[in-house]
Amino acid sequence: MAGVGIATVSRVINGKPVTPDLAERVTRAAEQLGYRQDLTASSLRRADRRTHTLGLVLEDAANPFSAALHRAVEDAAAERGMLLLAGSTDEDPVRERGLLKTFTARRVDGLIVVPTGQNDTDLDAARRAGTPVVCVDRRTTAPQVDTVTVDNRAGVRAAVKRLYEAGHRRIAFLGDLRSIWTAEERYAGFVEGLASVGCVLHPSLVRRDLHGADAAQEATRALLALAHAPTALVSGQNLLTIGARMALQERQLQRRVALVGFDDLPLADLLEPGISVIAQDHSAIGREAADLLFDRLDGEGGPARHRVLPTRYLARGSGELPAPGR
Amino acid sequence: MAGVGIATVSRVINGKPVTPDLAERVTRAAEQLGYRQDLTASSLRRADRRTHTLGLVLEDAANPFSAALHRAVEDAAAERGMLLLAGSTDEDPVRERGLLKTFTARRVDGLIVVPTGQNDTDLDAARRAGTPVVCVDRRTTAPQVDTVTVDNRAGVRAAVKRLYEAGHRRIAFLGDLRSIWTAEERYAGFVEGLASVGCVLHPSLVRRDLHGADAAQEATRALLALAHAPTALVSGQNLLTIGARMALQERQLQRRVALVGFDDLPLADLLEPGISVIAQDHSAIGREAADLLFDRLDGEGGPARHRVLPTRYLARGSGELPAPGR
DNA sequence: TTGAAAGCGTTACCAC
DNA sequence: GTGGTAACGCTTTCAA
Repeated sequence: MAGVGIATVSRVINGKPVTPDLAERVTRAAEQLGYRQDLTASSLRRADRRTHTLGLVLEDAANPFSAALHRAVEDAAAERGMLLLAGSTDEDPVRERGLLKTFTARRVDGLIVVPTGQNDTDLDAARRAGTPVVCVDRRTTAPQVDTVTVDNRAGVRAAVKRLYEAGHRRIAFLGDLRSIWTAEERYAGFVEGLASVGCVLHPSLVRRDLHGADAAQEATRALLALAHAPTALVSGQNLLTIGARMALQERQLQRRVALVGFDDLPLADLLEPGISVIAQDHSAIGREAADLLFDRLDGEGGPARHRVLPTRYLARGSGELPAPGR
Repeated sequence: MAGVGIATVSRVINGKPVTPDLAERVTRAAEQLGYRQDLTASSLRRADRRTHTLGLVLEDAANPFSAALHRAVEDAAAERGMLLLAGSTDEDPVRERGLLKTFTARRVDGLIVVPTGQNDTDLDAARRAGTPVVCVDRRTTAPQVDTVTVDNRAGVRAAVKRLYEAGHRRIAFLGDLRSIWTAEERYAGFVEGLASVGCVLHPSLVRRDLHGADAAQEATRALLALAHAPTALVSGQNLLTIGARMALQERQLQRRVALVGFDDLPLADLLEPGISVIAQDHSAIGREAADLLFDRLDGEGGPARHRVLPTRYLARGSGELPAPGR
């Protein structure tokens, strides 16, 4: 319709140098025909075969942590003109494998994954097939895969120490599924923290493999019903913290039993007392993951890099409650 | 490598009837070569040209409402083997236009959009170009675009009535950007609610065009400093509710000034008093939007359909505080 | 600077 | 049932 070769159209669309007159004619024709470039066909033929798409594998898109991560990665991706394909695993390795499979089948340029931890071979397979992979929030055994995590152990260790110094001797721990790397790390930090101050670890005060607020609420109820109930609670995850607080509040114990949670919650500072947390910088985590991935896309070929970001303790009251009789 | 024609390979990959012996050879070769189907090339050649991808345009992926919507749509999409491409507009029509453009350029099969409201022509353009569009949370003037919204007016009206019946006569309203459809609707509900009980609308108690918690906090401070301060607050959005509550709490007024917020918040029931809200069912909204879209993908060609879902009032205390002197 | 033609990985069609 | 071949919409190469 513009009376030019198809190659010239391609040049105009891609902003390559073309005689103004021809360019004008092409633009006009495109407008008139309602022409829209087909990016999928484009990337199929392009030399670099880039789709300008990133795959993001989350635990659950509805979870505040995942949501914040999603946004941070999205912003970093947007700066490079890339888009995000996202999906949730619900900690199910089967779903994770499925997502990994369709993402790579769609030829995403790279993957940012919160791994379930039971699928490391698939992560490795994706990388070997040419799709760089960055793991976020959790380490992985897959070789040559970059990771971004926070210093879970140090965060929990410090919190335990604070509780001990406030007089607590019976400190309980609520942990997520043991298959989750962070759950293990945070528990390890709990154990290390107790050891470092010479405090006894009461096995009856450790409740792990809890998933979701309801499980934590029930576990906390059981803890509070013990003959020697804990005077302080350390919760290893977002939703567990909510469940623990619910159990405390239904017994009006939120001002008597200390609580420290891992990962911040919206509104946590408006509760009375506010929930003290070991906070992580979601934006920084997402940004760092994206940067590591972009490095790989830019040709960086070295060994796996592991970034460990610090946590920050936010004292809001619940973690500063003294042990009774002190 | 399998010693068969390329067409047979295609048949095996797509699970079409093939002599078992040949299929076996193809499968083996594919395994050995690490072959992975290229879905982008596949959809380019396929008769229906489907990419099995949906575009999701959100206000902000980090926002709890968006996150819940994302997950609900994802689940519905997964049932049909579809994946989600998601992006945030931050209420910026320029970003919305950009997202719409790249999504359609990538040939998504359909779009689910929380429209900024300043870009309806682009929504219409996408639809005319053959990409069905469903708007969520907000109505749009774009023709032939299905919508899923909640009955914002009825929700706010009922809440205002309750406050009036609890003795409140000076009821304030905090509203989001007026460009946002829901902000207008909720304000309209506020006005209607006051009118229905014959209560005076004090213009000084109306603060609109507030965006984000900080703006709401500041506005609430100003309201509380008035000579005739409000005895009750109605907040028209998530983050505004948080800001309002922060302002109340910094003056220790959370038990004296009533507060009702639109849209639920995690932890809202653990505050003291709990925040009463006009809740919407995020999952139902997302599911409904996806279903409308799938209908269109299945060939439904009728006029625009507008689903309106009900809201639910959750009494938690803050909205049940009586007016002083009552 | 331009256009013709090849080809990206796949599926659809049509003979065998 | 199978294989050769054309074609999807595009970019790249190469000769003009």
